[in-house]
Amino acid sequence: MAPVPAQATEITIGELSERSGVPASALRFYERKGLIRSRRTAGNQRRYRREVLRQVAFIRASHHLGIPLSVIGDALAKLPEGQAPTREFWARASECWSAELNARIKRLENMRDRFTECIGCGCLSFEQCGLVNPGDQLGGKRSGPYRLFDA
Amino acid sequence: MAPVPAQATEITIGELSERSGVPASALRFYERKGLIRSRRTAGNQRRYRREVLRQVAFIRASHHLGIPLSVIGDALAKLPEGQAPTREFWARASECWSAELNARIKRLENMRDRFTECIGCGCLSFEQCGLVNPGDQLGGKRSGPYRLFDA
DNA sequence: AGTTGACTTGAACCCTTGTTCAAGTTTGAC
DNA sequence: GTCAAACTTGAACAAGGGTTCAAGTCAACT
Repeated sequence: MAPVPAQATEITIGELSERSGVPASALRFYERKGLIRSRRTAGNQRRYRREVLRQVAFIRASHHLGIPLSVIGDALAKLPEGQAPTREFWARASECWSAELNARIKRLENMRDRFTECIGCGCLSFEQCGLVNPGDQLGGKRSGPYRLFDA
Repeated sequence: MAPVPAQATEITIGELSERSGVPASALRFYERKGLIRSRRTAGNQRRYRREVLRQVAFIRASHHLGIPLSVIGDALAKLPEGQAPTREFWARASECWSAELNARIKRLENMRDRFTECIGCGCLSFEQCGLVNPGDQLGGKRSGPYRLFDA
């Protein structure tokens, strides 16, 4: 039979994968990116503390919200060494994430409204239309804006 | 001096790039992807019709909304050969894009609400928390869910 | 005709979030 | 001690949306 440590306090990557539903490849990837950590056995295999299960849950939940792994990593880095996220931690992170979500929703609503306006005016000017050129990336040296439609 | 066709009805890639604020590399990329088209000179250089300026505006505006280039391409493919987008075209596309935006906004709002709930309950179960496991990807063979927090 | 800036190409590279593969090693139950 | 399952690694690939580079060609002005 295969090695299945019965009551160990540490878990293998296979067990973590099975319990979390996250493929082992993704777990290794998270580890490479510094999101989770493991101890190594004498034979160089990973052993995870049980807290990591909660960390992975946090990673997945945050990721499903569209938070980039790098940002999730920054948040997790603030945890004390190898600790599971406490309720306080979760609450603090949740504020950031909620703010993020709200900002994203607002941005989309803005764009939708601007878009609707643009349909009305039919401009799509490279210089003046915030939709075409949101960051004002154009220097603004050219003659005049022009219209999208001949009509 | 460099070649700058004074009053030509066709424009070079450099001119298109300058007028649109879109790097030439991106314009070539769009062309490879079939979003825009060009005639070639005897010397194999691109020459664009002026309509393409409006098409590029349309591409950028749509892209800033988060519409993938492939979808924008599908929309543009419905234009009659080398035509600039008409008001009708714009109106039709706008319906699609608006629907897209509204769907995205709703999805974000749903997630935000679920997230807020989750903060309240502190569960983050791999099996039951829609936030951790939105697609119900886990088979559901394991014992019980557990809590994220020790508290 | 010469100069020089603008143009051409394909290939390689960037980021993100992973998956898949091959080849070899460890672990643990029997 | 044996055996198979589980583990290890690095590299290559994916998609999306491009950028940058090298090496060479073209176009326009003088």
